[in-house]
Amino acid sequence: MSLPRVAALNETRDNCRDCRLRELCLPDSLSNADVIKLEKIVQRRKPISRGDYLFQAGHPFTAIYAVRTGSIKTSSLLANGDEHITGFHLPGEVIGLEAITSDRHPNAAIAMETSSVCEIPFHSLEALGEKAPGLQQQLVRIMSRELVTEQGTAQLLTRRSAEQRLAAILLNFSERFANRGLSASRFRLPMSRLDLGNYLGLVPETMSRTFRRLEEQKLLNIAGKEINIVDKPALTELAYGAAPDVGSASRSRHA
Amino acid sequence: MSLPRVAALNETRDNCRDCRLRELCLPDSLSNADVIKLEKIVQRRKPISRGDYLFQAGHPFTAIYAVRTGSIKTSSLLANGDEHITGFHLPGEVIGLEAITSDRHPNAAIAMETSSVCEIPFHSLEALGEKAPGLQQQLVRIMSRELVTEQGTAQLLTRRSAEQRLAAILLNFSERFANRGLSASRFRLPMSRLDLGNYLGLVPETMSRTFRRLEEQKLLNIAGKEINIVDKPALTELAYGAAPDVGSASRSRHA
DNA sequence: CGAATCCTTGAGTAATTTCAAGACTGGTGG
DNA sequence: CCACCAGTCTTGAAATTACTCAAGGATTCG
Repeated sequence: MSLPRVAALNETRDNCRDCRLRELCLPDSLSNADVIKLEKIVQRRKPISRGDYLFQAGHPFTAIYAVRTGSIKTSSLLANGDEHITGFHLPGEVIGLEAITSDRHPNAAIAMETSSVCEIPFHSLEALGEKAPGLQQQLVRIMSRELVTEQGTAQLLTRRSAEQRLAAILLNFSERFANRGLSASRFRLPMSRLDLGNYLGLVPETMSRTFRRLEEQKLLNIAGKEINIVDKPALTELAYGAAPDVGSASRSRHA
Repeated sequence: MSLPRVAALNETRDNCRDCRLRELCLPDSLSNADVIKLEKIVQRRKPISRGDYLFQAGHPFTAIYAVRTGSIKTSSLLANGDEHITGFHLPGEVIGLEAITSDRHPNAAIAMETSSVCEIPFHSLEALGEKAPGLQQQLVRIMSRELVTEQGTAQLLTRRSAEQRLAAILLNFSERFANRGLSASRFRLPMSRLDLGNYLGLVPETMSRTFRRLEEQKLLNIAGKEINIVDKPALTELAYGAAPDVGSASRSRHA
């Protein structure tokens, strides 16, 4: 049921030029000539299954990855042994950029469902960048975007109630799914509530209660991992709004 | 010993080659030839006073900045009108990278004390990068480091008590001051408790009480903005909460 | 010196976590 | 095909933490 146009995400090709994700991914705004150069170093890896590691924390850094299908979570191990999920990554998004500075991956990357990725060996990318400045500049732009995203995450976690955090992340997924040709209002969350709570800084019990409250307020319908956003304006108001009074139309911040 | 080499931070020069901050800043690990090229586009701006804007949110993005002396905070305006402080920046650190992707500054940058910066026009930097790949690569490395920092911030804010957050940020400043040739144990925080609390997601009252608790536990001495870290092992233990047995940690009083 | 801002302290409140237990789910092997 | 298992999710009640509100004291800066 639900899930219109799921096929879109599978319509990737073996080259970047014709890839559905091109505009979302590294090739965005590259010249055709540069895209062709990039293609030559990109490697397709065989799909990985749910729970498999794309790379582990502490492993040597050799490549960045673009998600092609499925979804990937990244997480770091805290000193006390806990795991902290640093992000959820959908097709077109680039993973591993935080490892460039240290030559080792600070985070692990784990498939949340069967997923495939494009592997971009970093040495090759840097070498290529010397001859194709547009490529290097695009990498910088992608990283800048990533920085904005991370700052958004930090804001999400700062002095916001459980309801606000959940509302904000659901709207965030809504927008990201919409950018990928899927429905903005009905979608399936790829992660468990445990993981989502971990990311949002909330325990599972709170997640459960908060989902229920949003449903009671008629902002959402929930069926397992299937989410149906019923009242987007009100959800937006809750997530980012000032006073608890509802009503005002959409507003779009955050990425 | 107390406050060794305070002078270090003032010993910047009008070129990057001889700048004390070189290793912390954009020129780090650049070839001398590249540093000389970089110098040609770097502009020194006259010092700005406490409270002055280096740039405001929404302003067009034209340059990135390296802090030379003093300290700068960056903050973004939330939809509800609140301000959220996204970071505090010390000499050698680069500001404005999150604006590259959007051509506008998402954040404002405000001097926390009289400060001076080096301005690096971004168009010039990109143009130069086409001829000096090492420079472009260094920019990527700096941005990767920034990504790691941001992820650390997100972790700081996730499911950590007020004491843990404060302990962690104090240790963070301690390390950054030490990297700049200052004392790791005694330093002066450049920001108000209000701002620090804003960054940590805590109200001023909680900041005040938490500072006092750390002092009562004999981890710190506080005199206004002057901080003296008395028991670094215990503070570290508190901040990163290792499992009871793993590692050493001198002692742990704490109920 | 005075105004403004910042900081502190106390008491009460609201939110989320913790603890405990049971229900549901998806995948596996018999 | 079913039963079972482990992990996930839900629910309730109690405990804890940080927040709000209120007010007084301390600093800073012009």
